[in-house]
Amino acid sequence: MARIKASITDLAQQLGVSVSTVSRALSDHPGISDATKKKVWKLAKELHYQPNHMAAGLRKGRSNLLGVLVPHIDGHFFTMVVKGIETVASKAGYNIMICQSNEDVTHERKNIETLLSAQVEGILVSMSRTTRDFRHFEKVRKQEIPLVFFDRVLDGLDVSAVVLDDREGGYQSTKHLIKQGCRRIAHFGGPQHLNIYKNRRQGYIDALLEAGLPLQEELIFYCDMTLEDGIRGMQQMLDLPTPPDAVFSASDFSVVGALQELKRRRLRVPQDIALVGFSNEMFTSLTEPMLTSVDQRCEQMGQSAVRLFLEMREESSTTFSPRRVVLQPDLLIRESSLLLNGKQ
Amino acid sequence: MARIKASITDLAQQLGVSVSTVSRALSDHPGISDATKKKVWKLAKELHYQPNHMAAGLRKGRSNLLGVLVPHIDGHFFTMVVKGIETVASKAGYNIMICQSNEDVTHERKNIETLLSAQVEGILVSMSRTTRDFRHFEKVRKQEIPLVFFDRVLDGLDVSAVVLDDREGGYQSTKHLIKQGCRRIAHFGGPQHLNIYKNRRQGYIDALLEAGLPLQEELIFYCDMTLEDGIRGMQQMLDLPTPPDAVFSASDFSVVGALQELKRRRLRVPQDIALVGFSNEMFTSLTEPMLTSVDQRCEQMGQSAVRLFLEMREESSTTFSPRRVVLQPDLLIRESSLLLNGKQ
DNA sequence: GCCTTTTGCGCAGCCGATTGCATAAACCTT
DNA sequence: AAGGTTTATGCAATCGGCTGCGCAAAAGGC
Repeated sequence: MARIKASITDLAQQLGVSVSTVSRALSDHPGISDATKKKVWKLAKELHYQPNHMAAGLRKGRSNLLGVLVPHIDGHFFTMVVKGIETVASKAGYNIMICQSNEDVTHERKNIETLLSAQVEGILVSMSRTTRDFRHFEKVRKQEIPLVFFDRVLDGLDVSAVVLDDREGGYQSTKHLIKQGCRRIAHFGGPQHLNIYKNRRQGYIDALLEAGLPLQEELIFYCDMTLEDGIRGMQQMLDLPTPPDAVFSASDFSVVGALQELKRRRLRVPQDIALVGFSNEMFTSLTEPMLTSVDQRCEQMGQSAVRLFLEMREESSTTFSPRRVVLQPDLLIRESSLLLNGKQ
Repeated sequence: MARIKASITDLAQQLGVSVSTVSRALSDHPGISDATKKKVWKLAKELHYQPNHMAAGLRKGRSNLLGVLVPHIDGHFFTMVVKGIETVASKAGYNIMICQSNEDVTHERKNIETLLSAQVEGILVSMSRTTRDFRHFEKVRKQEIPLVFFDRVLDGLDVSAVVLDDREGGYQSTKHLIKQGCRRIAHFGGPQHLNIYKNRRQGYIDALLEAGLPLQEELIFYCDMTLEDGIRGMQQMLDLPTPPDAVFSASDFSVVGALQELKRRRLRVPQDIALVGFSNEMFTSLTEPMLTSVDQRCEQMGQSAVRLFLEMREESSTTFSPRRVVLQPDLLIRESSLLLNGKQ
């Protein structure tokens, strides 16, 4: 009643013992008698005592905070990753602090500052689309705070990261289309400075070459992977002298755009043009036809990222060498690419 | 080099001034000479000085932390709300800490504890589906920490909240169907102890009665609003002696289920059965036909929740009387319910 | 019954930043 | 030149909890 929040000092005063005794009693220290402990616990409950994490953290030099920095949290992918992160982190006793960069480096830099001053013990980050240098991350390293990238990583950077084998995803998707009999396969690709889009494209190329098919630049459309981009890309492809017979898009959003454009022109999917997307967004199994897509193991990615952080925390930062976890993609074949009646 | 992280004390020592001077210089206090300030700022930059929020927070009795507790963060709705929260909160200088209750009271209770000991300055919460009492929230109130509910609120509780006018959403949806000529309108409803589902159902009833249509219990299907539930609900309705000519579902997921079942039976939407969902999920404009749905103003809901928190923070908790913000829904009419060619 | 060991608890400093008050130097004022 | 201001800085307490060390009382040993 006297105070809104009871502190350890209040408990000590009311019980006529020292604060150290209360502190130790609360943490079940062996050097405190059971009788005293019970007294303390009882009063703590009565006063609704709430330990002050900031005070404890200050003293112990810990915060139990894990920073998460993502481009945005709408959409399926990052949401699920964050879910995975939250689950594992909270089991390990960590709270997570989430920031969105909104795909903007400036924002990203500010967010890093924020996380650092909040004394997070580690940072899990997926870079914004506009990030092209690493300077703001150097600061994190200098303070020896574990830094784990996931999904989007700057190329050639010696950092710990959890990524999908995007090349394999692109490879499998394209190979699958080839097996279905497609011979002129187009590709909708994203910004190539991002590892994910570069690798998906690489997988596409590898599969083509392996099958002895020509790599034609006119069949590759680069964009920002929105639904509208997909429409534009499809229009561009259909206006070619010889349109493609399939599209492998590095994103589900643009493949939906493609689908809409195809429907508008009364072309059939997959008979006229087969489609494969990437990310296994919720809606891929709701369109008509349902869209073949590559599952990115989002939740697992989040979980792995936290585990990697936990490992780094254990080892002294000097002995720790950056580690990379590569998750295998999962091609989910649905109607939009199924031309034969056999199973793939 | 000496220390990983430079503290205010390190700065003071290296400059040969006192810590208070450094502290004041850093916060641009008027009583410090420009020369000193510049020296301090310069060294701070060199040493990559990072203010310790925990220490400052401890001293000032503030944390700049805002707790957010949601049932889950997958799915469109909560994600967008969180996005709205993050945007406004970070503008007001707050960081957000997110917890998921996973639709489980026990988890929810633990999360509340966590948030409280992290010293959050306020809590924004949307209750889990299994929450039926209020005890764990009482503790938050006792500590005079602003508590704002959003979307899901326990009925009859005198708390601040931001909600959608769900009744109005249900009413408009149903009225729209009636205008389209539907006369036997079914309803898929969720757990009735949750305000949102109860109100959507009430709107449905109000619209029926207003139009002089009978309220028939056989046309109401209660479930957990999953896609599978929607399939089951639709089956049940179609097996009635006289099936309905429309369905108003309190969730987009179950309406998609209904759509799938209708397609399986080769029934036409909206000609045979018109459909209206709720939430304006991303996928509603990707199905075929596109689904009419009610937009919940998710992002605005998050923003309003933060604003309400900010107001509460200003007023002393004794003078503050719980306030309620009611957002108006937005019926988005798409193909699945458009029977006339006129505009609604 | 004296000495040693164990048990239980308190003292006091500390984590890093903030802030009211005191102090010293410099600057005016008349 | 003495007194009054202004300006710039330092001292020290404080927030709440943690912890090494010390001390006293109780328990055990012979």
